[in-house]
Amino acid sequence: MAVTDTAIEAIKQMIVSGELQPGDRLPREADLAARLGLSRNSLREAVKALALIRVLEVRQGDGTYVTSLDPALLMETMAFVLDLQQDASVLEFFEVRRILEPAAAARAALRMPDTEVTAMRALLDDLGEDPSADDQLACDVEFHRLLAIGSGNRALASIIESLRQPTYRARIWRGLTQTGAVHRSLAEHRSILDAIAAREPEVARAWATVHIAGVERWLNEMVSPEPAAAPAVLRTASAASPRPTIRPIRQRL
Amino acid sequence: MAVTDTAIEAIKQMIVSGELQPGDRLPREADLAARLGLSRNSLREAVKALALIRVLEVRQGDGTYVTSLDPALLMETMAFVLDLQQDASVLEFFEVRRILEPAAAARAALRMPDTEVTAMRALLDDLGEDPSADDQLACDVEFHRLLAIGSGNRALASIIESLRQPTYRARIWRGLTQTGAVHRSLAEHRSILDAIAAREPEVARAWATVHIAGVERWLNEMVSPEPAAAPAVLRTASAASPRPTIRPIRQRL
DNA sequence: TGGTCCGGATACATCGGACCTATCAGGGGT
DNA sequence: ACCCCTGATAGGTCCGATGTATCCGGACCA
Repeated sequence: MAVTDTAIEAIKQMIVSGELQPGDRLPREADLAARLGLSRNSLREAVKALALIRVLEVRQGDGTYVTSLDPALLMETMAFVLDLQQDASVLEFFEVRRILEPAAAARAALRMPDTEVTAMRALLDDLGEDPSADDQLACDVEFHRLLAIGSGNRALASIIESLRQPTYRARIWRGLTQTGAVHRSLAEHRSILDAIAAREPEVARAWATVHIAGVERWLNEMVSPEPAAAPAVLRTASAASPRPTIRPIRQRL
Repeated sequence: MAVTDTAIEAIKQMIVSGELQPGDRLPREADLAARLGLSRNSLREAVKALALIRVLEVRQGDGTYVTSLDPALLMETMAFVLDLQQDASVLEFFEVRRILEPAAAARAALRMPDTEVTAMRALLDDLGEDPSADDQLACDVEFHRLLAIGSGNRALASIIESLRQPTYRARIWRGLTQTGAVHRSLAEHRSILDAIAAREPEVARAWATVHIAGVERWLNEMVSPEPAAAPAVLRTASAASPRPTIRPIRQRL
């Protein structure tokens, strides 16, 4: 393995092993380079790479720190990747969301504490009658975030959060072009929450599916604007089906 | 913005604008550094960062290339990030797998080409009567890989692949301690494949759920070895709910 | 003719050191 | 008690040199 890659792995292990905790400061570049047995230049390449994916944060004149490692931070990496994705692949991300979010909603119906349910209700109520586009978006993001966390599964929550990032832009788009969608989306949020409050996992799952599928359908029509012969949910399948030979997943590191 | 960050953004824009297409080769480091007006060292930091997230691929003695930018490739970054999620226990990862793999199996029943089904059948048949532990494991990994790809959704497939990494060790464990599990696992693989061949998505989904839940149940008993009062699928929910108890099994490799 | 081997050209890999710049902690003046 | 200046410190950038993997074309041989 290359020296720089070794350094990346070494720093990663220092974090995983607990030697470096979130917020901790790394040894200065010169010292860490000496400890790892490589030059400062090579170490800097490793640090830069880890900084790009928000694992490290460098502050000139101060030092290099481990970030909070919060999923919200790490998912920013996905935003970077988003810019490089074609429209067609966005549909694939959406389909995964259509799998995960209903599952999260169903679990939230079983596991979310009553206090959290109340908090989510307040979130929706606070939005008022005629919210601005920004408020609407902020509320939507927060609603889905709380819903994901409410599943009681942090891994599930952070994956959903990561996937929301790539579809973020599409949602903004949607809010601007489809005015009616604003109210419908809000109503669907309430329906999901009602089902959770009633501890009805299957109802929550169904409403979540409807909610995601609505956005997905709209996006689908944007990408391939021919008249729909089949429901959007099915058309996604056929769109992904021909599937130009999957490239082998390359070696990591 | 720092010089290196400028370089990252510049390269990204070269890709977004189409100047650099997937598979294209970048100018040599010295030339690109001159063109961007920075030193080779700084450029190398930028290239290293983009290589870590699988946007670029560097080949010593050859050159630096833009990757396929395939969603599956880009999502590998998630596996890296997932390793750093120390709070999430293995059980939580397993639960996500229990959501995704059945969904992938159901989609494979609808979308996987007959030729692929045949290939998977051959994979299982080639294993013979009394396979070694290594062969068993290799077959298991490959089966799930093909199943995920068979879903026709590259993003879904790569997320499943990412999730398998953290649970890899657990599977080895299982193979060594539970001899009976080997044959049962193989039989379940056949059942899943039969359902796909019959184009029965719900049956495929059910068998995949059973398959994952089996491993999950075993793992669950390893962690909290009290006698089971409820089915494993339900106990997982309650076990994950209080949620601090389980010591996360960190570290891959 | 076809295949093999070898060396030069090329491009990335790594290093050590020099110098610039941002930040922070103290000391001293008001 | 407050503000400003300054030195120590840590990252930011650059240069030049050398190591190493890869590719390619020509010499060589069956």
